[in-house]
Amino acid sequence: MTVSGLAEQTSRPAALACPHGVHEGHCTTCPVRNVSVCAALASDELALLGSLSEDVTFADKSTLLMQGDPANAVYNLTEGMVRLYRLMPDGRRQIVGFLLPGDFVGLALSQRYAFSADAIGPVAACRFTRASFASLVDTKPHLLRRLHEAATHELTQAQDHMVLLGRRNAEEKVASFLISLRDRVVRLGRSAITLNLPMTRHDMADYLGLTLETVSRTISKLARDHVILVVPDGIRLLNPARLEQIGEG
Amino acid sequence: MTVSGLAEQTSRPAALACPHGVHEGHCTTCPVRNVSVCAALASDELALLGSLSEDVTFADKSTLLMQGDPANAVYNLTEGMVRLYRLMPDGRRQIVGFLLPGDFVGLALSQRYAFSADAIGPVAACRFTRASFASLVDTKPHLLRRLHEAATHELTQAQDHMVLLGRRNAEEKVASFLISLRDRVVRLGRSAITLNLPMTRHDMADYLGLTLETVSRTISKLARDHVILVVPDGIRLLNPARLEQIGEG
DNA sequence: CGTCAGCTTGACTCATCTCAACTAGGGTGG
DNA sequence: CCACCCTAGTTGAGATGAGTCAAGCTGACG
Repeated sequence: MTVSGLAEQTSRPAALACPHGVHEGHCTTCPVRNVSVCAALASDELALLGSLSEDVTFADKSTLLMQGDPANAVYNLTEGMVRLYRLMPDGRRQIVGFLLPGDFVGLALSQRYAFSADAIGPVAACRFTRASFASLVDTKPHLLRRLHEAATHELTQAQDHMVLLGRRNAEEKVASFLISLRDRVVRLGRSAITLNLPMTRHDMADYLGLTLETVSRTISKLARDHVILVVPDGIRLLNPARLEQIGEG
Repeated sequence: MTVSGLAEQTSRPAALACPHGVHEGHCTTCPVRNVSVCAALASDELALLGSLSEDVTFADKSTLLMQGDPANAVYNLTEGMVRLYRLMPDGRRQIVGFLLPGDFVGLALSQRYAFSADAIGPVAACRFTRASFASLVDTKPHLLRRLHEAATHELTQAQDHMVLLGRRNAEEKVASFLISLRDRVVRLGRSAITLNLPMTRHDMADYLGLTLETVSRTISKLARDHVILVVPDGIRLLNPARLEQIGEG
């Protein structure tokens, strides 16, 4: 547990990692500029942010960070998907969240990471050292406020997920997972009818507190009922209203 | 859902609600002075805090606040225990946390409460209006930082609880619930061997994602195995090490 | 073309839930 | 003071949703 996953990251010139401009200005042209914590900042502050951050990429299945490691960096995801999870000593895994572009990792500002994170497919992110990000936060009170808003929003989501894990059955779990993933994707301005699912059934199972077989069977049942259609690497929502209904309000 | 639980609260003179001094100075003599968010503040600031807050009490089973209601107040619990929970439309309940003295309710600073809260036994708390607390936070950056720390700590606890709900069996759930409650009580400087359990089996079940019968059976089994001893209104920890072992690391 | 990871499906098991009966303690009103 | 009721808890017997184990399918990739 002492080897940091950071070793696996590929740090590279901005021209390669970020297709949106030269390094110094990358924040102003960031694809997640308006959905992220950074939206709190004015454009002169963004230039400062750009000078403090670095664009990095991660290969499929590579580790961004590991639970228990010193929290040396914080990340803002710009492309791809990341799973956050905890492992029990005997290997049981609970995925506590999937990150989408715009999501922030490490906003705890704490000494050590509380979970592990790795890439599902290729990932691009914006990286800050903890020290530089912490000192930035010290000088920008509205950034701290934004961070706190993000944290409380996550807390609300965490409570939603506790309801799901503790009180919903398999079909409700899968349905509300699909609906809430769709809602997040829509908020990013992407397609609402065909949902990309880059994670495995096993990942979904470890997120929903099920086994992969139960996830598979439940998806098959929803498809049999014409609520969804299984397509390569994802599903199509044939009857989103029904799916919402199954997932409860 | 529109009637605020605040109607049930008993607001009273500080001399009655707070045994520790006159109203103006109640924060400096507060029993949770050092375990709470308020520990971030200097003594002159505490005087200000005292002038903004009000001591209130709640009767057993009374409601402090309800999910969806406008978040008009924030509370700092000073005595007793509170359950936080969400209800599903069909009445299923998930308790997302139990509050102990020193715990803060409503640190989201958001428009509406994300959960309901009610008293388990008699409760005393320190009440701020949302507006006055928000403006206080605006003028005290280290209070915001403290709030953010508290929020991220809660987030970590929430993730722990997701592991429990998603990946632990009944015996592990009950064992780790008892251990973590003991740890919190110890941090408040109270007894470690006899644990008071003012909540019902039903409450425990709704916290652990079980039924009350399963909780009862599991407690009976732990008692049969001489790991705990059931006493009126609580349990005695006969073999805490074994209990920790069952609850996993 | 063989291998392998991911997915699906079937048959069976079992942990937890459901339904139900019974006990204990506390409060209340006749 | 006792009879009654009500809430909380315990325990048993049986039902069931999800887990386990196992087989087979598919597509990607070397």
